[in-house]
Parts: sequence; structure tokens; C-alpha cells
Amino acid sequence: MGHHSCCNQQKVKRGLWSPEEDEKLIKYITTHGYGCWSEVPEKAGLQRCGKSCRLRWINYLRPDIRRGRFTPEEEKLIINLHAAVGNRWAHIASHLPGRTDNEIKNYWNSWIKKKIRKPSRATTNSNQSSQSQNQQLEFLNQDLATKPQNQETLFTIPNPSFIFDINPILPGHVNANNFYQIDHNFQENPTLNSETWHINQPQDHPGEMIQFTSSINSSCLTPLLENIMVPIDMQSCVGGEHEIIAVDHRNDHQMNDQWIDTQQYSCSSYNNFFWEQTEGTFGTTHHDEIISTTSSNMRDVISSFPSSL
DNA sequence: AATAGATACAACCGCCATTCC
DNA sequence: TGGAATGGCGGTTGTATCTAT
Repeated sequence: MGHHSCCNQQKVKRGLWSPEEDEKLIKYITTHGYGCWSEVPEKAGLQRCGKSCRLRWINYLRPDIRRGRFTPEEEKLIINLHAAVGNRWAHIASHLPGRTDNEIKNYWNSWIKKKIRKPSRATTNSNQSSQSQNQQLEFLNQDLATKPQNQETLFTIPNPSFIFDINPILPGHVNANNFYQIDHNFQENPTLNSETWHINQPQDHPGEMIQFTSSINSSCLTPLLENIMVPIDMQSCVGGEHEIIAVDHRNDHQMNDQWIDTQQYSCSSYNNFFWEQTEGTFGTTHHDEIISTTSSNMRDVISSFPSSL
């Protein structure tokens, strides 16, 4: 297994490609295209297997390859996407034009990995224990050592916490029972009936941080999770008491920060609306306390995801 | 200057999914 | 319809280059 029939030939050459081989491959592909890779070596006069030719073309020779250092934006996108989909390098690469899965994989395995393992954090919480730092590193190391293939692995950390600033925000209002009631112009879906969010607003600090828990039935994140999920700032992710997304809620009348309990956050169509309307910054919380936030433009992330969301 | 260790990255390997006959 | 061929992907390895001593 692994070797295709074309690779079993004894004359097949392995190892680094020479400039002459590159030239032959480029010349052939640009004039004939690459209908069947197994035919390419013979027709191009190369003593390589078709698989090797394909790899060389895709990862190095094709004209739309973008070489050079990753930009901070690309780096951020890679981190966010990796947090969302794990080691699905081809999927991640599809969101970075000109970058290959191999390149991103190599980049992640060297530079980003090294960077993440440094416990640097723009923390404002002087009380953060070394234990939580260890938890963070443990999680990150576990994440890097294992093979997260779906969103579940994102939550292998016990009770991960996220901050998510959003602007603009979901249309709605706080009702008399201290619930956040989302306005439903978009409520065609019957499953959206119970979109109320319990508000745990500190009574003595109205207008400050509000915690609220969704009463929407769970499991609705699934469609979203297939493609993207909550981007996490991997450098600052720590375990907390709750899974929380902090939402910077702004409307015409108030400027509140609100917190959404992601454990119960759900509803696919609602999610779509949510994410489409989302723009802001990410960070983390620890025991309901902000540890850090980092700048990350959500709209950039969202716009790069499949429109099927 | 020599050398060992670290790093970056190109390429291969093994497997799975899909296509084709 | 089943098996072979092929494409594609993620993991791993090999090697050139860089850096520290």
C-alpha cells in the first residue's frame, strides 16, 4: 500500500527535484495540463512517479503558489482555523490562497508550535495560578500531540472558556423576567421558539458584564462545527469554571458586555445569523474573569468560510 | 574554524475515498 | 458490482541550512 502502480517501477527516482526536472514538469504541465498524473512522468520525460510529480507541482511549481513568510493575518487565521478544525491542513489551506497544506502543516509544526508553547500572555490577571498555566500548556500539548478531527476535540480541555466580543449584536431586549429575548424577524424556523437568554447581570453593576445562558436546545452548533467553530486564541486559552463566550452587546440604547453560555448555545440557522453578524475580538476568561483579549477580526475569519454555512 | 544541535521545509509513506473499467 | 487505479490527505522522515558553543 502507499505505492501506486506507477511508483513500483525500478527506474523511479526519489529525493529532491533538480532544476532540470522542475523545468521538464513545468513545461509539460503548462502545455498539456495534468489530466492523469500517472501519465505525466512518461510524457514529460521524468523518471518519477505520478504521485511525486503531482506533489511537486501542487506544493512547489504551480504558478499561483505564494511563497515567503506568513503574514500576521495568515498566522492568526491558521491559529483560528486550527482551533476550529484541527489538523485538517487541506481545509485550512483552502482558506489561504496560494498556500499549500504542506506548507501550513510545516509552519504549524515548527514555528507556531514553538510560539504557542511559550506561556506568554498579555494577562491582566495577577492572580492567575501556575496551575492554570500548566492546564493551558497541558491542553495545548495534548492538542498538538493528538489528532483533533472534529469540534469535540476542541473541548477536550475541561470547561474551556472563551471571550468573544461582538459588534453588531443580536437584536433583542431584556424582558421583565430578566431574560434576554431575541427579536425574531428571522424566526421562520420553528426550533427557534425559545430563544431567550437568561441574564445574570450584576444587579449593582447594571450595564457591565452580563452573563446569560441560552435556553435554546443544544446540539445546534453541529452544522457550524463541520466547517468552523469558535476561534480560540490558542495562546491564551485556559480552563475556567464555565464555557463562556463574552459578547460585547451594543445596540441603540445601551453598551453592555454580555456572556453567552456556549454549553447550551445552539440552533443552526440562528448560528448562521449569529456568525454572519459577528465581528470582534477574542480572548479568554478564567473563573469568569477576563484574562486577556486578543485582536482578531471575526469578519475576516467568517468571510473565508464556505458560504454553505 | 569546527562541530553539534536546532530549525525549516521538501518529499515520501501509508491510508482512505473516489473513479473507472 | 467488484476490484484495480488513481487522487488526495495527514503523518513522518530526510536533508540542507542556520545557530550556538
